[in-house]
Amino acid sequence: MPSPPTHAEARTPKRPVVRRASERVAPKTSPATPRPTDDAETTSARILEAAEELFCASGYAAVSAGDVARRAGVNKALVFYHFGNMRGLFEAVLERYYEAHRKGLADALAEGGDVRARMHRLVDAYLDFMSTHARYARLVQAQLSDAETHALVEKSFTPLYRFIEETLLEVAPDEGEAAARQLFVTFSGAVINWCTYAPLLSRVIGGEPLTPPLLDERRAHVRWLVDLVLDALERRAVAPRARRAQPSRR
Amino acid sequence: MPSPPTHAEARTPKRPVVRRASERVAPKTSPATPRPTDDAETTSARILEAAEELFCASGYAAVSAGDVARRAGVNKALVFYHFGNMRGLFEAVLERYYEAHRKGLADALAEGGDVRARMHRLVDAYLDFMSTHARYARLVQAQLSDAETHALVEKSFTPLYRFIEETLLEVAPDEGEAAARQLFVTFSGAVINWCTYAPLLSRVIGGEPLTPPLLDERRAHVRWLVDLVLDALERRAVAPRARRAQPSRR
DNA sequence: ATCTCGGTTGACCGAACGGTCAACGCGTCC
DNA sequence: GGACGCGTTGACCGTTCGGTCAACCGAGAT
Repeated sequence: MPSPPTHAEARTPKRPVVRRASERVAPKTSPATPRPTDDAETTSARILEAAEELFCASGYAAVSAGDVARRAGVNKALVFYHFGNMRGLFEAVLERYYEAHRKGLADALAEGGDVRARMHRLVDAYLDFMSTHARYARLVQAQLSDAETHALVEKSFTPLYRFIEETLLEVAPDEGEAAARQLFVTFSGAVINWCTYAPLLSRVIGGEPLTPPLLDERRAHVRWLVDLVLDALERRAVAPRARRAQPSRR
Repeated sequence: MPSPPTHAEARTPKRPVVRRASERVAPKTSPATPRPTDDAETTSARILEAAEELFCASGYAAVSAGDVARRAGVNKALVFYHFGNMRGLFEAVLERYYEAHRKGLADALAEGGDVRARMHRLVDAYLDFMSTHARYARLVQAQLSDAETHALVEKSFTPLYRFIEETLLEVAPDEGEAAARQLFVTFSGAVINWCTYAPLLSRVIGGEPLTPPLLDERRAHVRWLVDLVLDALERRAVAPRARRAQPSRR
């Protein structure tokens, strides 16, 4: 029995303990070039990168281990040696993006300033991340029906929600959680959908949503929307017009 | 060669020319006979329904023909007999939803009224449809990376976009298309994401987004957002207020 | 020099895949 | 009665799937 290294216990639990995937991204000369041995990039990083591209392009269920191995230029068995099974590989890809996501937003969430400045910084950083990682966003959306993926993705959304909740409670403390959760979905959707629906949008509206002219237009729009909402919340807070909740016509 | 009915020419191209799925009543002979062989539902309808459930639950690539046949309680070969191949089955499911989508919004798009009333009616109807067809919305989002699906889905979005474009140009004619396309994504995202992200949202916020208490809250929020935006647009179009008297739009 | 051990390989497995095929039951029309 | 054609069936095809296995390799440690 050859005893697969760390995956003996990785098969039953969930975390396959991905090897160091950092260092430099490396040139990645050509796909599927038969590298002599592991130089610069470690093998698992090559697999991870190939899997990332394929998952984002076609979705989890449509990618086979053979595809990943071919793209990475390694033997198929290595995929299972390093990541246990396909699910482990998928979660490793998600985990890697989670890290990029967290880092991309860390600054925007940490710095101070007044409510407006913080919100602007957040939507800016969020739009930056999503527009440069649109394929990842699409991958997550593609897994929205899969309950097993929710726990992984929840980690990315909760801090965002907490931030918006705290920030909005500051400017409109008597609105309660309702305004926070509603605006969280509205704002995050305003950013995310522009990026995930980009290939479809380009057919409906003219131009490419993820390239400068339209991307800047989107940024300006979301900022305008944030201002609009904050103005309304402040106005409502200053003039305590208690009854405003319109109880929907139906 | 037994010559599959209409799919002989469907093998080489891509569109499998789905059989008419709308003719539930007997074709032309024996109009009053209560379906001699197949009871109640015709076989292709059973397949279509099973496929719909499975596709929505797991995504296109994760569903096999055997799964569909087993769920529908029919022989696997019938899937290919009626729909040519898996892609044809998938497109038939999409087409069926497109019909429901179109019908669900037809009234809201057709009736008149002022801009505010029309927009309120639209977002109401859109939220109604999406909240009751959240799985379909998720299925479409899951196929967002697939270029071949875009053409099918585009049909649903374009009339919606045109409606918003026309309506907004009425209240803010000097904003151009920019405002229209930006607000189209913002509003549609505000409705769609609440429904597609529901399983994930229920983990971040408390409660179920698609059941009455929170769904009504969402409806009120989107209506509030529409009002906020329309107010801002009207305010911005102060100078050329000449066009006030209900210009005949259609 | 031998042993160990993590990384690597190609061959291999059973299952499941999408799709096909010949045959059949049965109602319809000549 | 007989030919016909549609819907249906179970067996079947070649391919690919996720995953396993024994063997192998080169570098350190002894």
